[in-house]
Amino acid sequence: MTNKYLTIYNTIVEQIKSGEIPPQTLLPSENELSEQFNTSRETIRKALNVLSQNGYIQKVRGKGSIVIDLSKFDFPVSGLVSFKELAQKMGRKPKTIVNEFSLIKPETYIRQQLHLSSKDLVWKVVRTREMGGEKIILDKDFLGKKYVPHLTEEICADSIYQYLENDLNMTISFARKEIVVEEPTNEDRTLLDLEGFHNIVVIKNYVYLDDASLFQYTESRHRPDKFRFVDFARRSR
Amino acid sequence: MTNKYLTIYNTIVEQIKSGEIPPQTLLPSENELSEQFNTSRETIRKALNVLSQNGYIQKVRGKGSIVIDLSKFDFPVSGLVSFKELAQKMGRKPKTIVNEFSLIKPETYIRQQLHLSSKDLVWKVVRTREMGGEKIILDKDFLGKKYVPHLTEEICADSIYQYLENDLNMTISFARKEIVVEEPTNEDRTLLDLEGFHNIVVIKNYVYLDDASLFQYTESRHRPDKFRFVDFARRSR
DNA sequence: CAGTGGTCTAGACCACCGA
DNA sequence: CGGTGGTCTAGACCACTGT
Repeated sequence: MTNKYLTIYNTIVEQIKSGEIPPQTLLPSENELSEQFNTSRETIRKALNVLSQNGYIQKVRGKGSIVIDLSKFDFPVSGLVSFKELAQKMGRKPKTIVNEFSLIKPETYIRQQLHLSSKDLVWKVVRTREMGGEKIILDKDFLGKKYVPHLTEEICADSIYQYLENDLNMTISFARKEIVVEEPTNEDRTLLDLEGFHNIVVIKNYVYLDDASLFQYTESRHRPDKFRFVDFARRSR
Repeated sequence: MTNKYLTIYNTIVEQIKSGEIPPQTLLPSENELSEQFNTSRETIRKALNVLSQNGYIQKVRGKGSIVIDLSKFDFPVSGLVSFKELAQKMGRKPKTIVNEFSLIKPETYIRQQLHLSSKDLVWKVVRTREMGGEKIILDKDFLGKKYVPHLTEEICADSIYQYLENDLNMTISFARKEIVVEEPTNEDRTLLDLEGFHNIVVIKNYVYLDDASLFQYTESRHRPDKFRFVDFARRSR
């Protein structure tokens, strides 16, 4: 048995996606819904808040909850989408090449990013992502050894995250992303198919565990023509 | 008199920012806080949820709420930041030049983006943003006339949003942003100081009113060296 | 005015964590 | 085991919307 408010959320999502509740119409009022689902109004409100956060509805005081038209978007409505994730959704598995795999004494920049002491060692993993025969993304990962004692090249060729979550039972809880555009380095030019491109899109990722400790710093360097990022933002008030 | 849970949120934010509650420490428990603030636990929980959403704390079941170390970030922790907004925070007002201001029959692309019929007219506004003597950002706005009956060049030179919110009493409620990198058009080259840059960062903005109607489409075209985007993402589960 | 969503309460039970 | 956060309840009052 799962959450009550999440099951309510899911059934309403289905009703919206199936067209049972058309866009631009009002949802039943919170009081009606609490009767329909045989629950309290605060529980309904939790479900509606999740719907609102995920861009399905817009709540208006004194009027009701309006269903937003999602069908107009060819790309995902909310959240964080890179080309890699998108390609995976489209069923095309990116090929991964491990260019570098080592345990190093981190340079100052990385050490600062990961808040480490000068004695801590760090796994450095550099991987190329290939898609449709072209090397498009360069991923550089730095993981503190004190969080991940063991790591192999085979794991990196597969999926580091899968290993951490399934085998080590670690829980990634949140991340801070920074997107900037830089000029390509020599490394970028060597490892990627950059042809005539003069810029590279860099996503800097600071990944935290669920005890709020920063354990990984990642740079994902994308060829600009294959990059897309979608965000859904509610107004601050 | 404002909200109780928001005032609690604000006082805790101050305590975190001032260092009164250091990073990596636990907040008082929800029961303690409800006594301290003389309120119910659910109200405290609302305040803590906002803190969590904004990246100040991380809640862990069975343990407590951990304060996240923000001081390591030289840029804003959460939310959507373009160079323009950032420069404004730093007290430097960008100079605005209105290059084009007209009421047009929209081309197909714009009409589709705004979900308009072929009879609807649209305000088209093209503006250059100058900072430190350089033309860095090109903003192209398209607003449905049925939402904004009157508009002048003077308003555009100042701030469209201010006019909409203060004078017309409209409420912008949410937006969907898409970030892509493109090659500069001739218009970009003419109106911006692009020097040797071969790419341009385009933020496509779909802006909604609080009745969930799409009323504005905006393209903000940034010179890549002056662009930065920061995002704070919680894991979906 | 009646109906809507926004806030707040006091209490209950549960799942999880650490000692 | 006691303490933590996660969920849920039934009821109350308020601010806002439309008619």
